[in-house]
Amino acid sequence: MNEKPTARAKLLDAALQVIRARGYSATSVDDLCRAADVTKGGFFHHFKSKEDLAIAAAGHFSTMAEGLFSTAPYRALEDPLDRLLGYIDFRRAILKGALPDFTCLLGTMVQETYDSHPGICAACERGISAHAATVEADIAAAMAKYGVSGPWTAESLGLYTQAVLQGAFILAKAKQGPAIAEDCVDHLRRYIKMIFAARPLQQH
Amino acid sequence: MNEKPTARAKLLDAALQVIRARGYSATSVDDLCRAADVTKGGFFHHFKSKEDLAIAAAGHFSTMAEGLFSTAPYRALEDPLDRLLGYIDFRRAILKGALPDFTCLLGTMVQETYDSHPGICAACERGISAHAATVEADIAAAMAKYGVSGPWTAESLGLYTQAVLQGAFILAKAKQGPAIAEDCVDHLRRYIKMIFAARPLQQH
DNA sequence: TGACAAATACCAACCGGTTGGTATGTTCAA
DNA sequence: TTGAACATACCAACCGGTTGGTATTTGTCA
Repeated sequence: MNEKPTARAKLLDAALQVIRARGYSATSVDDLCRAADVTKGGFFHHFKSKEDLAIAAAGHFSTMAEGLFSTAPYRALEDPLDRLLGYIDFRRAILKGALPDFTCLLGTMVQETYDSHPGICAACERGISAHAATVEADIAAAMAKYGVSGPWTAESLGLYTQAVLQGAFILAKAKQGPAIAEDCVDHLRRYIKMIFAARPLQQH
Repeated sequence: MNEKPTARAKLLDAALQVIRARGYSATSVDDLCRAADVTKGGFFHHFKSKEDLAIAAAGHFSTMAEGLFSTAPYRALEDPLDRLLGYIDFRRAILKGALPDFTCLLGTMVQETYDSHPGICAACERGISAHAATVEADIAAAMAKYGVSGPWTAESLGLYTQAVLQGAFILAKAKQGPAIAEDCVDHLRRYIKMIFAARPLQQH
């Protein structure tokens, strides 16, 4: 393992912060180099282009997120519905600090790149879907355990949780604070509780 | 009234399309001029800066949206809950065509500008909140009519509908199609139906 | 109504600074 | 001695914005 951070790691860490604050297009390679205290030569030694850095940053963000959620306390709960609600509560609890600290790099980048940078868009899609899949697993287990079903799938509900969070981030940015995002997560939690409180074959 | 479109109107219309596709930062003034078939001199005659154009475009987008929703058929329904569900159905129905045609300019721009362009951010916030307020009015009326209340407000539910839509757009961009957005709107509709089914005084 | 000045709308060429990217070293551990 | 990890200097294209100008519309008053 490396003791002191390499230029590559410093650039990836800086990218998470700077791109989440300013966006992909508005972040120049020089901005990144300045934030990471790396020269331009160092940048293009590790990444063949700015787009390449963005794709690597998306992967880095997903890896960090996986580490954060896989070791969170709620993961140890036995009941899958408890884990699902624990996930929601955890997402709400980490809405702290400045906006670039808790918003999602993937949702930020995909808005700017979906029509012009297929590689970045695909990397964002992979990260979002992979994370949604971990939520989907608990949803599917909870549906099986409590005999809940409806005209929706575990997959679509897992993705819905991510949509609510991404939308909550947008509103938090517009309103310059996390308060509205907390309200959104509360609505999401209420929906999930209602869905799993309903008996099978009740809804349409 | 003007027969042929003025340069200002052509630039605002072009801005809606181009910025929704490429984002604010990645859209150059030359891009806008090319798309609107206007010269750069014309651009800076009508707008004192690129930021000024973005603020005007946010207002233009809001005006267009207000026109679209205020004349939609569901607006004529008498029951406020029918109007609320009609709104949701309408939002689902207009998820057609290419992504830049149905996604939200305000949500796109606020992500890129919340930390660097206060004027654009504020314009986006105004547009989103103004639209949410029209939804909130029907929510409040439906709550009163059906005696529904809870640990949430009509305002927070109105904003939640917008968060779900904004998040649905992000997922649609990541997955390059509107299908997932339709699923998200379905979940939102189910939530609202469940909330208002909790205590029905009268129903049809 | 018509003459005419002022205001508005629009344009091509241009400007200094910044952009993503490259060419050519230098450092240092194996 | 080699090659990966950096650094310095540089570039052509592009960026937002300005310039000095012309065409068109509009307001005013004899």
